[in-house]
Amino acid sequence: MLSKKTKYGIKALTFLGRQENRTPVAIATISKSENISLKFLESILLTLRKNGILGSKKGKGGGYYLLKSPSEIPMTAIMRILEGPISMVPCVSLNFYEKCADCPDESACAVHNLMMQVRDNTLDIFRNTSLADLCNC
Amino acid sequence: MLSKKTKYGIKALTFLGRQENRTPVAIATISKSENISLKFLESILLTLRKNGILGSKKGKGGGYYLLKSPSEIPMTAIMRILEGPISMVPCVSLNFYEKCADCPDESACAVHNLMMQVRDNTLDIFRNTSLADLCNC
DNA sequence: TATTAATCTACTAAATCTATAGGGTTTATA
DNA sequence: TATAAACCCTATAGATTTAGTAGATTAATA
Repeated sequence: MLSKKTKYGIKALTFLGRQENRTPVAIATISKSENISLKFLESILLTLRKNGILGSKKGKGGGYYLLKSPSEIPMTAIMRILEGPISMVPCVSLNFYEKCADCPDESACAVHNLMMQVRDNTLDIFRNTSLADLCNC
Repeated sequence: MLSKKTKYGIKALTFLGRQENRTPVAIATISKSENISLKFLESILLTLRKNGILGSKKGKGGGYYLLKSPSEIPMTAIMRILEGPISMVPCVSLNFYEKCADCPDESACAVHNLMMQVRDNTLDIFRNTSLADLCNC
């Protein structure tokens, strides 16, 4: 299941992507428009900033803004920052790989092989979707 | 991320599916062979029994066995019993649907539409995979 | 320069979920 | 009747999620 963090993060990014210009938008503005708890959203936007997706401006008239155009931000990046691994098991993860403690032979593991398929399909969708696609819904 | 419950459950089912005859297999046997905590596995097999996947026999020589042939058990059933919804958000779930509290219009929600795609793809894989496919790895 | 409107930082906390562990009961078999 | 197995109930440590609280810092503006 997708965490609220990820869901809220995507909604906030979509909100920013729909903005005409790239002037800073206050957290409170997004929070009200998308029905997201202000302080929770604050921490989400902070991690998006620390991961190079958003820029921020402090002080009066400040806020958050996209650093790139929505079409240049793939969903793979957003998902990995907010939700973590795209795979359902660490042993098939590209970016967060971990060996299973209980599994002696990966290539003989039924779960491994099945989840590999799921990962490939999901990855394909996220790679071919950018923030721009989400903004046109 | 897939819970260990689901992972262990699938491994146990695969173990049972690879058995030649359908005589009961003791929990301890599966537990040792697949490196799964005995008591945890116990509760997992119990829910699989209560959901019509497994049968059990009590007493000496007892254990668990598949109620149907592996080819008749689709991964959709197994996943829904062990992991719950296949969708990443309740608002695109077929079997566990729930409306989002924060979202006024589903068809206009970027998250909704993206996750619909992911669900369709994942569902397609699970529908076309049975336990029998996992047993031949 | 004082005020105000923002982000930023750190701490706390409730609630839920996860992955077990323990122990007692019931049932079938040898 | 002894044994081996599922069954059932309870508890729990730890992690994660989803926030809330309090204040510090920064920048624009009147």
